[in-house]
Amino acid sequence: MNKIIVVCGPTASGKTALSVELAKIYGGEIISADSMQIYTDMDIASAKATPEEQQGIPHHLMNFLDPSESFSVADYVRLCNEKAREIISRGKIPIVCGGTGLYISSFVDNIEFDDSRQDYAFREEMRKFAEENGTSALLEKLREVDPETALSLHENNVGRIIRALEVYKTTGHTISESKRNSRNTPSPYDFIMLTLEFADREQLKQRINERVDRMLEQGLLDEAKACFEQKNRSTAAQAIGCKEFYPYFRGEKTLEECTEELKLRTRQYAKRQMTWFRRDKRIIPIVIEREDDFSRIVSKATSIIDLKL
RNA sequence: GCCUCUGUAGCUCAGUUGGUAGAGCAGGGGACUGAAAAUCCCCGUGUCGUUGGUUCGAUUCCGACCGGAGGCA
Repeated sequence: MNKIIVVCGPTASGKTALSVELAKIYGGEIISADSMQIYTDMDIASAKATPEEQQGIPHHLMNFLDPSESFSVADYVRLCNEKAREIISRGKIPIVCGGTGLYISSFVDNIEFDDSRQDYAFREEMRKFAEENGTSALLEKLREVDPETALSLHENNVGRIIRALEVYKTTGHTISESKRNSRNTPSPYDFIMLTLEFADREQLKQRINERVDRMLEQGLLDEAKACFEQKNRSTAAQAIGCKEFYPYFRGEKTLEECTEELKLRTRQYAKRQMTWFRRDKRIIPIVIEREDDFSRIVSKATSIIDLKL
């Protein structure tokens, strides 16, 4: 079975450098697993590997979509499969590297998505319904068609409730059925999954703060300004590193306040990522100690990979 | 120097007609199948500034002291 290496971990943990190093060692090419790096802008905010950082290693699924376009996990899994096949046919090993847990697990589990559509008018209608009748009435609506999913969702999670209703409306079957049918075919690949973990959480916090400061020096503000002025951003509008500066552009907050907010939001995001990766027992943690330098981290990773290759 | 206000969770502040206290934010944990850098759930003991007094009992009332803010000089 063909092997695929996966490098995940929270933001600012050093995934990019590690994956490039591994690609050099094992003859790999990198597939980004990042919901923001797919876009053609936000180079700094999404921390795309610069040409120097890429060191000649090909990077895929990065920088190919206009920020006005929306994107979804289903799109990602399809494209990722294409890229993996292509890389393997070249005799190289795919290295999936990124922090978007949903994208990674959906690819690894070879999730088959159903034929549901996105119905924005319906979403809007449901949102209005929830506003007028309350979120518990909305959840009740779902309970009538899909009690199983209704049970697993909290009434405040309006977005998920609406999606479940949308699936039912556009396909006639429930999202719980879709979920059951989504795992019929296991992935044709053998995955070696690694996650970067910090023995000392404070160290990650420091790395995040330093990186935000560095981004600012590299011109993050200009990038954010461009996002601010482009109104038709879709999925891209959620990116951390742009929206946090909007209050500053509107004159509502100081630059310092917005920078602090950005650091905070990044930390909270990192925490959510850690929760995601911790849950998946197939992912082997590489625990970074305070005194570990880059070569030490690389050797921790290769010693795990060598056992599995 | 005098007067007034103020000192409660890491931060901003509620509150207890005297029976040792609770919100928001931060922080921690968790969920996650087509917007996922999103969305959502769960978790609150802290010498109630210090020290005397009154009281069965004080964080709450009274005094002094020590911080902080303002006013008058």
